[in-house]
Amino acid sequence: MTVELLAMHFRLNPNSGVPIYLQLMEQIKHGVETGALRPGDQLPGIRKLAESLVMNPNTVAKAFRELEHEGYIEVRHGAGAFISERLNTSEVHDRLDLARPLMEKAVVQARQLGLTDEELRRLMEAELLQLSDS
Amino acid sequence: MTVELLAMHFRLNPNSGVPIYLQLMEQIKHGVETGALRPGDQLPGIRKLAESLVMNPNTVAKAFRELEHEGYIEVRHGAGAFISERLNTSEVHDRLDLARPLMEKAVVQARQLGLTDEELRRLMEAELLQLSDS
Amino acid sequence: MTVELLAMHFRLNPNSGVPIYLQLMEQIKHGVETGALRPGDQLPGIRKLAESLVMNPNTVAKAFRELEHEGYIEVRHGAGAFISERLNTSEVHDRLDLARPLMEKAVVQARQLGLTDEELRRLMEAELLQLSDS
Amino acid sequence: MTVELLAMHFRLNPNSGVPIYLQLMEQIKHGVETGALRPGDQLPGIRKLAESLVMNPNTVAKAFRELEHEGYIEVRHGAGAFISERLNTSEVHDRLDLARPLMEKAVVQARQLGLTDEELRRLMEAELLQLSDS
DNA sequence: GTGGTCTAGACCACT
DNA sequence: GTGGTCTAGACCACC
Repeated sequence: MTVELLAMHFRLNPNSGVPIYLQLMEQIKHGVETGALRPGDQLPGIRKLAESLVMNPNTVAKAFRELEHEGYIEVRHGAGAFISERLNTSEVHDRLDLARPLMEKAVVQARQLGLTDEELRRLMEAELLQLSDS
Repeated sequence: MTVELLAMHFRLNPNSGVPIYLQLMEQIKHGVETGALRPGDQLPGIRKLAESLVMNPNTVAKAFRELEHEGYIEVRHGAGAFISERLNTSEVHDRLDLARPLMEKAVVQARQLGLTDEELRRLMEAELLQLSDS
Repeated sequence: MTVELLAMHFRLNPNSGVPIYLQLMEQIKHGVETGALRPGDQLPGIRKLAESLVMNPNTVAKAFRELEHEGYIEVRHGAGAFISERLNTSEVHDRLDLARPLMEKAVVQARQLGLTDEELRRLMEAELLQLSDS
Repeated sequence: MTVELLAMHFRLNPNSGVPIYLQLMEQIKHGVETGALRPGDQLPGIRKLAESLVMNPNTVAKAFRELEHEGYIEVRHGAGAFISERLNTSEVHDRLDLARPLMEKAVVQARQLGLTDEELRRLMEAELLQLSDS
């Protein structure tokens, strides 16, 4: 896939309270998990990405650095940033493909019932906590 | 219900990245939404709660302050904090009771498939984004 | 031990080619390894340390962030940075106490022979490589 | 000696944090210091070396350029690169031959004790700093 | 061309 | 008063 297209799909909200660099990280991670970004793919350059997202290059750089720490990407000085080849993505894809339909159903229904995003997040967190206990 | 029992159910994780005062707020909100906390119920005192949760009283105070701003609780000088009587909780309960089963099913399945909490959160956020678009 | 004294012992050389934040990290790590810094000890605040070392707070912050990633310290937002309690330092101390005398002897002799620091570093790296091979 | 054999002994690690061109430089310098490379010896061509080490020719060129600046090699247009005839290597060899045994002992012992390479480097740097002070 | 470091300073969030 | 985020921009290092 073209990296240029990817950049256009980012949805960053500077006023959400969630740090921008974290939003960037999460969307890149999700791209990896869904297969939109595949191991070996080169990410856009820091400055280019920063420009297209209207943000400071340092902020993009911070996201890249953290993603590298977490093993999602490999940054080669002077060469660019690449989706890590070590990632076992097929496994993740399978899990996600199986999990998505039910989650989609749950979210759609909740929205139809009028739950706010916040209420939905709290509901999910509560479910996660319960499972952690047992 | 007894407030003492409630306090024992709080699950705060200082290392989750989520601010502690926010975790407290969310769990109190969720308690209201599920009916575990009902309008008129008295919350534990700030110092008591802080002590039992091993956290700074200022942090509890901040959570209470925010909850009051958002209308979830009423703080009466010298008397303590109470779940707001004005809340129309029955409506929320109904919505949540209907939404919970599907969400529970989705979360349980996802966990069985081996998705991490992080992956699940990103999956839901992605679904929320898609609904916002359309 | 007083944190103030520690700060005075830092020896940073901005012109060494080694990034300042790395030098800071290494000296803090070495402090942990020698026992000069013990688990639970609070590090000086970012701004204070930056001031006493005549550098930018962001640079200190970067060192702290990386040290946290590597598990040497725990940074609690609003509270400060602390040597990680999880570190098994006694084991490291023992190893180091046993290794130091020989290394000291080797370095002293090498310097008396007139080896430059660079030559010494290359010598050690060559020895490390040889051991990795076998 | 054959230059071909030398090339096979290079051990470059792109993930060590140390720039590749520097690793190359250091290993050539160390080769000179140990006598593996003697004044007048011809180094492999830039393209050949780059190919055999799977790296960018520019990177090899940079290493050669720096080595020339520092007087370790002489680059003769169209003829290739040669270990500088001006180097007074015998002196260095003697120093190194005397210093190596102790360093070897120190490194071997440290590794047996379980010290990581990082810990060993920090230990030596700390010793160097102490000697500089006194 | 790429990414990395460092500075300077504003503003925010947490305890 | 603590650390965190973000911006702006200079300068360097690497490939």
